[in-house]
Amino acid sequence: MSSAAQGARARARIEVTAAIKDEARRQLAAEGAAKLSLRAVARELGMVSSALYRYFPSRDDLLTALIIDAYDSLGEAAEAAHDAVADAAPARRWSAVCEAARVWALGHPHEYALIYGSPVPGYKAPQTTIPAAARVGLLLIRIVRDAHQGQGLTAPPLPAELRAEAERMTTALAPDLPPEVVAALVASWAELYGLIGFELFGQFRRVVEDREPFFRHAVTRLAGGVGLV
Amino acid sequence: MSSAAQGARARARIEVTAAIKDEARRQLAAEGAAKLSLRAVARELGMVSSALYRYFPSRDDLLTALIIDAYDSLGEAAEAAHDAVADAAPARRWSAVCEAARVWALGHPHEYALIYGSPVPGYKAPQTTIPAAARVGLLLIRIVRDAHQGQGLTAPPLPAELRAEAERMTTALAPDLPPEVVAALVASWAELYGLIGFELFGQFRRVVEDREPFFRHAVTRLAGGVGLV
DNA sequence: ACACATTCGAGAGCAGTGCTCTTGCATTGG
DNA sequence: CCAATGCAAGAGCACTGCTCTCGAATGTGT
Repeated sequence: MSSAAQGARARARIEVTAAIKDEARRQLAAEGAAKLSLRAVARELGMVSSALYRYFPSRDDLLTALIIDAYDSLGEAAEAAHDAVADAAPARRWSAVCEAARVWALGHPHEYALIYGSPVPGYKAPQTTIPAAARVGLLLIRIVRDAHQGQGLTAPPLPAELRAEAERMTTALAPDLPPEVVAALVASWAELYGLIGFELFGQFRRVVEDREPFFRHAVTRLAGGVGLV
Repeated sequence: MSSAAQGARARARIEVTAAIKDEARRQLAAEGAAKLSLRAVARELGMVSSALYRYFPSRDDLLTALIIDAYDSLGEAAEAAHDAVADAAPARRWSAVCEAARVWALGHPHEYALIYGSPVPGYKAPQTTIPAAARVGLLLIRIVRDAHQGQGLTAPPLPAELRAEAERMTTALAPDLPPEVVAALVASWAELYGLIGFELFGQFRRVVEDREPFFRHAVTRLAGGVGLV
């Protein structure tokens, strides 16, 4: 039952599985999710399409695997960028994470579209994607929590109608933060992907030309909105 | 050469074209863009698939028509919501537009995905979509411009690296506004769609539960960011 | 009013897709 | 060594977008 040397059979299986994912990722990056074809993957790997179903029961399952990988790849890039400035002020760490997410998205447009664009046809994200999908968000929470412990943060007061929900979110996400800050943080988290998506999907064409400084300024404003200076 | 009564042929043509778009929109709303099939549309209309190519040279052209319609539908909803509170304070008009966009998106998820989600395979939005796509943005600009003429707006100062680009954007979009406000406005515009997209595509699942008040608060914060009170 | 031109629907057909099922071979564990 | 299992292959089904050709209906110019 050890994981290594469990027989040539098992080793071949994980190798083939990896090869399929690699080739699929190649095609995804080259042509986009819509043009990812099981048959083309199989063809490129020198096998017949039906053989592929031994490894992934359906095209959607293959996509799910690629989605998780994409979340992890993005999360890893964000964490690496964060760790490189781990000792800087929280606002700088925040910006580093946001900029890393943008750079990753620009470098992996189709994979970004897969995870933050429109969901595929009748596709329903399985629970397994959740931990990978949460990595960037958790990183932002950590930064804000550190900042709060350092100096205490403030955010605009909550309207009465949001009070209860904000407190629920707070206990679920970061019990040691004020609810106003948590609400602002979650909103900023979503807004960040609005900025990235608009740039990536061409909505800024003929509107914003010099996009990097624009993005930097925008995420700095987002940081300010949750109380980071 | 008059547009009306230009012969039975021409009239039939625009009628069939409309019928195709209607049926396509039905299938789009029901199943999503990925499952929109020319053959299925033709089948439902009692014609053969090849006949459809007399009206739309390709599936992508049909999608383009639907995209423009979707932009217009969203723009119309936003403008109607705005006009209903046209005399209120700018901040209230801003919120009305944002909330109308959200409601439209929740009511037309697949059409929203078509215009603000990932672009389809090798699809490149033709110039023809631009005016329709700009409607909500122009509305927000109008609101902010009105507010500025009323009382003068302020936004956080620009970093030096963004100065030139912000001034370029200002002359292109709203020459009578300060560049800081224009930069904030464009960012807020993109961020709005981050909020909507996250809710629509399920990213808020198990994070934000009571989403309407959350959204209201978030767009109020966005309004504050461009100087609206 | 007649002849020419254009437009259109239908059908066949091509190349491709996801997916299923059966068949026979190779590897594996007892 | 032999039975059980894992696996690749092939054929096949029901689709897809798209092209081409062929008559028929509908226009238009003389």
